[in-house]
Amino acid sequence: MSTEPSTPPQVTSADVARAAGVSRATVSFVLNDTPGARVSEATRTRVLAVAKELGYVPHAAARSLRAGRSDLVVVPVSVSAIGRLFSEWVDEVETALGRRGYTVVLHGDRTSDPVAAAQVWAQLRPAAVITVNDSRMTAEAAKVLERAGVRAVVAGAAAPVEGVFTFVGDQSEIGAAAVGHLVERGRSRIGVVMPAERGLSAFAQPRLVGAQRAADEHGVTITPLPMRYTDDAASALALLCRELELDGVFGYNDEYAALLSAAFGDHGVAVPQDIAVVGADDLVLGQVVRPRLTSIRFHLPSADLLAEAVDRLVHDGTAPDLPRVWFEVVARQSS
Amino acid sequence: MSTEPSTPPQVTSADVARAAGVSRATVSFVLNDTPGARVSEATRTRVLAVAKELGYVPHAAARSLRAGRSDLVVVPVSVSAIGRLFSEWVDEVETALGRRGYTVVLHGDRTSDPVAAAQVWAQLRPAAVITVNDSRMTAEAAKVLERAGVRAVVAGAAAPVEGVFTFVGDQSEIGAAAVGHLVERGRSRIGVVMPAERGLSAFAQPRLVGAQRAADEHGVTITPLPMRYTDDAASALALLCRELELDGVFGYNDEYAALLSAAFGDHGVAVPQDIAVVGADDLVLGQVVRPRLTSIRFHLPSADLLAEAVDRLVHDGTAPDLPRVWFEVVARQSS
DNA sequence: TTGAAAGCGCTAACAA
DNA sequence: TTGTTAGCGCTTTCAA
Repeated sequence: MSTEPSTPPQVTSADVARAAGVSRATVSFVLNDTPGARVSEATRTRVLAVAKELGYVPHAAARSLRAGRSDLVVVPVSVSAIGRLFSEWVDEVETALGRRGYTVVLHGDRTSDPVAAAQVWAQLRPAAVITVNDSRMTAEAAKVLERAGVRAVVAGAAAPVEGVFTFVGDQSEIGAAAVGHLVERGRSRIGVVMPAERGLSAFAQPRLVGAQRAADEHGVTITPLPMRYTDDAASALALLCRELELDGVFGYNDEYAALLSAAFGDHGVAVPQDIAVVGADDLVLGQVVRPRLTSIRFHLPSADLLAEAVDRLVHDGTAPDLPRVWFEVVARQSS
Repeated sequence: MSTEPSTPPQVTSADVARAAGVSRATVSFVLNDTPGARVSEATRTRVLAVAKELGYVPHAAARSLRAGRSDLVVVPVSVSAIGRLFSEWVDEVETALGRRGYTVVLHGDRTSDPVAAAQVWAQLRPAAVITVNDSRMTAEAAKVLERAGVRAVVAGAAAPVEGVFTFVGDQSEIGAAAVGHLVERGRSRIGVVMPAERGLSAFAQPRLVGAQRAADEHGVTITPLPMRYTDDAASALALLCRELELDGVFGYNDEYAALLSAAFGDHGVAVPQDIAVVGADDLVLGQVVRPRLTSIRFHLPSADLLAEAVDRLVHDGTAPDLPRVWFEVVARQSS
């Protein structure tokens, strides 16, 4: 004998129809406010009342299976791996799409292979998929999604991807901007922090590439500095920087930069005199620490603009380009 | 004429069956590794090959509609409103449930009414819903979910909720612990920061309640201090604290506490001599700032334990209790 | 070892 | 103005 607990009886639209003494079609018309459906006011109120009384909640899967369209938007993102700046933006995107009738869900993004990841998202048959990590969306992954009926395949990426509505923002420009700024401040032996934490290399790698590019241009040297996000790791790295006689460091982002900067202070290395420190993401944290942190701020397309684009893609299959992500050095005390 | 773009032809299991020269049933058997299904090795490999060649991806909604069960787990959480500690835990829970075959999605939690929110989650007909914010899950909301066939209704809350598998953790204990600690340090005029940011009051309110409770016990005074998470707001609040002659402040969490602590420094108010500061969540940030921040650390049930409980609830309808969330004062330099 | 067929909850023609 | 009905893509029983 099976020990499976019996599923409690679920309320379906048929139950509502029966209780209200109408057909299921009528229930559907009322509940969806189907345009061009002529239902008498009396019937409408009765159906609504019965649905409420029975605690009826529509079955999204059944609905979209039949209707052939879905209001689901999948945003693959690892919640702990994005900074405050990104997470606030994601929140706003969620709100903006919600206003347009979409159901946004975030889906942890830890499959390393883009195609395998796309297959997982495709199973949900969403109307749209929006990736924000660079190189998560490849042309091949997009094809998988398209074949699964995903109308809007949207990605933030360093360069346009075939078959993908891309909003371009090149993370390597962050590294380049940071190094450019350090050079301006007269620094020539520059370290670049590489976070050891899972999921962050997707952001860190291009930043390093950009830093290297700028360094080559200006004839200065770059030293990659692996670091975990702990007090001890920062302390050890601070000593290493002194040993290597670095005079500037790009800290990957504000969190890592602040941690490292504090460690410099503990070891009597003066910031910015002995070594200049630059972060990125322009978090409030940068203004919490002393010296206040120089940072690279970036400007993403507005959430509303993005939501509008998604909506257009879903309905018309096309949308006007989104503005390019741009970066700006916010100079403070640490450099 | 409609301008709706035609949906591209989707690959279904019927296509795979046709191309492989077998029935849809056989395809289903192969793809699901149905126990007790006897499919010849030759057929199996052929079906697998064809599925791969056609880029077939199963339709999760259709599957769960027919099967009557879902592998979806909905975790309602506003991604920007949770601290690093919580988001890492959520990440781990996601991984642990993923290992057990569940598909976890995070769903932004901005509907204020618990029942209305539950109705939205119920539409997805998930196997489980896990809330982490106190008082997001009421008995009534749980009933909505149960009626929708949700097998595991799990919530972190200050007290057990009827019909809900609750793991108990009372946020008010954080406020109480902070105030208790400040009293120990000889403080009697205590401020409690109340973050003005959207979505945070769910956490802040109980912390204030606990602070008040402890204050009453010890015969000290509490002053609620509304504050936005900006440099300017912190600066203004620091001045206000001096004016009110407060000698201790509980900063809601480490982020707010650190920001305020830095503002004290700017205005020549010595921490902890003039005013002691206590944060919460024990973020790395607390060790980034100087003086290092005293904090309240909390210990959530392990992600794996929670995942196991969810799995048991889904299958057996019951699971052993989870350990209570507990809190601990981590004394550092700021108090 | 495989195929035929019923039906999960819902929408949308089409009929009445 | 409302009801009947045919599926959407899939799983699973039963029969072959």
